[in-house]
Amino acid sequence: MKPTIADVAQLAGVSQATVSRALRGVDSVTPTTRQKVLQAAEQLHFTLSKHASSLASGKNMRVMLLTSGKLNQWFNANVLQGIYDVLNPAGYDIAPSYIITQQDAIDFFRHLPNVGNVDAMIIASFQVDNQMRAYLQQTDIPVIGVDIPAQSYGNASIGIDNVDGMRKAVQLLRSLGHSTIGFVTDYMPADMVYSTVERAHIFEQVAQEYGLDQRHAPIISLSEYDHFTSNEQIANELVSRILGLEQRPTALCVQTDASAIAVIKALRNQGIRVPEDMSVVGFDDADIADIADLTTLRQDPYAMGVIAAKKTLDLLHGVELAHPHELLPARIILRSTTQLAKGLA
Amino acid sequence: MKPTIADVAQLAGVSQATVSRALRGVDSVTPTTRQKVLQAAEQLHFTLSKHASSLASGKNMRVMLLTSGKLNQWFNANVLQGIYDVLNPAGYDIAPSYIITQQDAIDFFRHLPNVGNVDAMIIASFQVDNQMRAYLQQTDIPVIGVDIPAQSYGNASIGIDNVDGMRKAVQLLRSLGHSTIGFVTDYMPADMVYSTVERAHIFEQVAQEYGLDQRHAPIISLSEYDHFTSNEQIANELVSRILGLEQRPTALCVQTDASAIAVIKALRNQGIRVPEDMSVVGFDDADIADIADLTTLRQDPYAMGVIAAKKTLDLLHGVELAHPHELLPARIILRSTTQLAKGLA
DNA sequence: TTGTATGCGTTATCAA
DNA sequence: TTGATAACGCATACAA
Repeated sequence: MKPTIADVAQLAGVSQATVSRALRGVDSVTPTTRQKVLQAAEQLHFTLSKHASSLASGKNMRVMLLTSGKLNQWFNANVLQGIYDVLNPAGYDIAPSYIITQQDAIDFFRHLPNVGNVDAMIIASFQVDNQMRAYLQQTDIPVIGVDIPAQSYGNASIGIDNVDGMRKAVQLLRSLGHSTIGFVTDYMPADMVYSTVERAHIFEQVAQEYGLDQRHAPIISLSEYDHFTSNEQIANELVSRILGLEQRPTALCVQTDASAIAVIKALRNQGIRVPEDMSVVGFDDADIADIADLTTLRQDPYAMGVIAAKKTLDLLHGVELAHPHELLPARIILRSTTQLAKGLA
Repeated sequence: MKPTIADVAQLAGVSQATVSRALRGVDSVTPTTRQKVLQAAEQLHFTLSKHASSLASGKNMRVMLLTSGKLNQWFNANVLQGIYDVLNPAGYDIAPSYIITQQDAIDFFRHLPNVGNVDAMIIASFQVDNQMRAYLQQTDIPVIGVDIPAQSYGNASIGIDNVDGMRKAVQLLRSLGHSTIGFVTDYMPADMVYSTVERAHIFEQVAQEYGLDQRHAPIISLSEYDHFTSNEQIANELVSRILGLEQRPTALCVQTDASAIAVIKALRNQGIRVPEDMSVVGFDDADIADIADLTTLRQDPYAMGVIAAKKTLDLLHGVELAHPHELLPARIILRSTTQLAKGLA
């Protein structure tokens, strides 16, 4: 049978309350009694029951991480790691959870599983719509956003400055002499909740700033009705659309590194050299970007996780956040998939 | 204030016990009363408190995942995802945790954090030594291993057949005409607990089987005393040792994909072409292997996570496992870093 | 500083 | 099938 606090109390010759105090290190306990208790606990291999503690104290000592997209994705796994590294030392458990479609989200929030069993909720990479916002606002625990487009949402948030990042990307390509720049979107079902879809809108806006009209800043995407079996097929289809444009771009911004790499491969298969004939920049700087030697906009999901967790801790401890909503600057990583536009070399 | 089961009972006009029964779906409850309860619960946005449930029932409904190495690593993140996908629908939470060094492990098991607060423990990629084994055996909850070399450990385990895999790798290279094959180890501090270190031993054994003496099957590794600041430096150092061998290998097995890719880069920097002058095979088939077009031995950590979780569930439900310890067959993925030995083309 | 006693929200035992 | 009621293991007023 697992020992309880009562067993320790008996062995140490003190009351249960004293054991509780000694073990948690709060409240004042005489060094000698503390020692007795600690010894007794050690001897019995005793550990406090989190469930009982939580029930008694009203604190769950758990925070939920809700990601859009699976936990094994580069971004999410790194956010998790960052959160873990600051929350675990503080005594908090992490309850990871994920959602993919809008329907998932609705089901999730309708049943509010766990909510009520966690002290805070960190949500990552969501495209928060009004319905979700409404649900989220119902809950009385702190909600911290990571990479949430509508940065104004929730009690706190951390993201990267996507607009600034996009400006850097477009500016780079412009200064390399590219006058027609395409934006290639990921293929994703209509009801996805990923926040990366925001990037296409931002591109449109930034392209305008840089004097590119719609014809010189085409957006290449797949209709949601199309169905493809492989990433390769998707990339091939995208490339065929790019090649079909009357005003063919000489540079491409691609929504994610993974897509960018697939597109580059498809491009090369058609004899379009990268970067000689076409410059390509990706987004994220995941591991694969380094391997593929891809110019990209760096995101640091681990750092975001760390910051989000720190904000969470502050919120939980009731400290006022000086800057609840923060944006990390974007950084462009120059590698070998971008080059001066043809004729300018 | 959060509603309790009592509030629901009052609203539904039944007793707390009935609410509890109706909500959990166990025990027999009249359809009509169940409806009343469900409606009342919905109306109040009521959710059972996991902590209270656990305390009363003695079941934690939580399983711990303990990985060696961070949670954002390809292997671990995929195991987590696999575990989540089967345990979450079954109503279990996952408590992820990780350990890097032997010291971490000792600290962890000494204080048994969480153990006693989880119903089972899944440990991944560990090099389980006697000390750890002793600690592990003390605990009375099921322990399920994922990719644990000493497959005989624990209540159940799932891994890949590393010996079979190594045979496939060596056989491939042998049949391509390579008569000197090196094994390149990862650089890792002496007190790491990763299970991949086992691979070097297996290579030695398999090389012998294929008639390669020590001179024709050199193991290239860095001493634990060396310190390097970057993976690039490590790869360069390894390559310099390879080139310094009297009997230079024409093929290499590298402990992990990441190392293999770094080594290939370092090799190419020295004018050694891959695969023309040197064939290279990696281990894992992580995302990066595909990008780098690396021949490698595939591991499927997601599948392992799924299987481990299913075994966990069985164990938790008290069902006897027909085959507690399973080994998945290894599969070699042929890509473009291997080729016929020179002169045989 | 320490001990006593109550309550946290649920499950489970026992009657009804 | 349903309703009381006693645990479950701990934290925390309150008293001493």
